[in-house]
Formats: sequence, C-alpha cells, structure tokens
Amino acid sequence: MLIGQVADATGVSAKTLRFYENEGLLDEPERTAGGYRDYPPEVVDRVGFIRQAQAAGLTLRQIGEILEVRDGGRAPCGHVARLVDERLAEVDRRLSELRRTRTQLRQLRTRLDDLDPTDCPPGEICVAVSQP
Amino acid sequence: MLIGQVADATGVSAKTLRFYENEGLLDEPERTAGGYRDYPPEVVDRVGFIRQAQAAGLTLRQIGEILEVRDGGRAPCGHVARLVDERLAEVDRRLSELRRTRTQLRQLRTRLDDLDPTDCPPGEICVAVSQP
DNA sequence: GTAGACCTTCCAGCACACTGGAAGGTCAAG
DNA sequence: CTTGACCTTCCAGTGTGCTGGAAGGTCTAC
Repeated sequence: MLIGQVADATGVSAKTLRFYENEGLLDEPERTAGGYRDYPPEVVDRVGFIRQAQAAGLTLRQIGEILEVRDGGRAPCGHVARLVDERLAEVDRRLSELRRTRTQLRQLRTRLDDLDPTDCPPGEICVAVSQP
Repeated sequence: MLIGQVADATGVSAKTLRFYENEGLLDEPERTAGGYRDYPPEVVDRVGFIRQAQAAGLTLRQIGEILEVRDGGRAPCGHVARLVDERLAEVDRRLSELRRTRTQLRQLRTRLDDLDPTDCPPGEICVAVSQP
C-alpha cells in the first residue's frame, strides 16, 4: 500500500504517518522502485491501535513502548509487565475521572433543561445557572 | 487563601493557577494590602473540576466554556445546551475508546503472563509477544 | 511529452499547557 | 533590622503532536 492509501484507510494524514515512522511507532516500510513507501496491510491495524490509545490519553512515547512489547521487544519481562500494568492503572484512573466529569456535565445539562422547559427567546440571555 | 495555600490544597502549582487566571478559567481574586492574591475557598473545587475535566481529555478552552455556563454565562440558551451536549458526546466517545484500549492492554498483559509463568531470567530478553 | 496526481526530503512553525528564571516586593519570626 | 519564605510581574523556553511549504522526483493517462 502506498502512503496515501494507508492515509485513506486509517484517516491519518500521510504527513502524520511519516511522522510516526520518524518517532519509531511504525517500522520503515519497503520502498517501491521509485522510492515510494510500500506498506503491508497490517499497518492499518497498527495505526488504528495508535489512534485509539491516543484517544485514551496515552502519549506517543507510551504507545511506542507498548507496541515494542507487542512486537516482541528487547526489554526484560519484568520491566515489560510493569510497563503494561502502569498503562492499565493509568487507563483505569482516566476512566473514573471521565465518569465523574460525565456526571457533572449531565447535572449541568439537567439544570439547563429545568431552566428553560420551553424555548428561551432567541437572541436572549441564558442566566443564573447556579453553582452545584 | 493565598495562592500557595490553594496550590497545596489542589496539587496545582501557583504558576499554573496564575496561568489559569490569565486564560480566564479563574476569576481575578481579591488582593491583600500587599498585593497578594486572596482566593475564596470555593476556588479549590473549581480547580478540582478543571483538573478532572482535563484528565477527561477536554481542552482548557472547552473547560472554560463549560465553566462560563456554570457561572451563568452570557450565551443564548440554545448555544449553551449544544455546547454541553457536544462535550457529553465527546466524553462518551472517549469513554468507549478508553474501554477498548483497556481491553487490548489486558489481553497483552494476559499474553505476557502466559509467556512467563515463572520468572524470566534477569537481564534476559522478552521475546515473541505475538500480534493479537 | 506534458498535465496532474502522488510521492520524496527537509525544515519551519503552530497550538496547547505549562515551566523556569530574573528582578523585585511583602511579611512574620528572631 | 535582617533572614527566609512567600508573593508579584514579565518574558522566554519546553515538550508534544502535528502541519505547512518549498523544491523536487515518479507515475499514469491522454
């Protein structure tokens, strides 16, 4: 696959794919005779994992470390397991923070609904959403 | 409360608190005779919300908009409700992404455990964590 | 053989969220 | 009345994750 095809398949720009390669998140792919990057189709899944982990709040460095493990990295097992455990703990932390924020947003939304059960006049001002 | 006390109470540095004020997330507090910032205790909760929402992946700008709503912002109700709905949708998206990442990390962790039920030799190499 | 889409490298710049440091003022304790 | 902790402003720098643009090579189609 050429970089543009990977870009289309993943929704990640060609620029960003080259950047990921530079950062060690993607292996250097084969090149065509003309010097174009020629990716194996698996790269699409890999990029998918990167974006997902990123959306989960992990940094590219952390994701890179996890991918290294997944690839059969060269790190001692103890270290590797600790790495993954740390990420898991972090993800769990973020999950609970996210749930709390969600609750607060929902409460805010409810107060907004209570405040204007009809429509409030267009162009008007939305006042006095009191503190929780 | 002086800025240092707020910093201690929230775990957010004085520098960052001034930065938040600058960015409009915190109101300018009263000043003591000596020109020191003198915060009301409620600021602690507000900062708590900011950090939480941040951990949930919202930007300071988005958080600022939500706080403006909470404070009884000047925006028309429709806009305000849309804003909160957007944030809610985003938070929901992040929640599900986070859960997927968690699952993948757990699978990786399980494979690691299966691979070395004993301890792997110290200084050794952790091989062949195959692709899912 | 040339237009157009696509690719290459390289380097600069941006937005976000801080963080450090200089230079100096305030205040309580000894 | 000085020491030391704490505060002030202001400005510059950092790390992360891209993004844009220049300058140029490749490939397919007409």
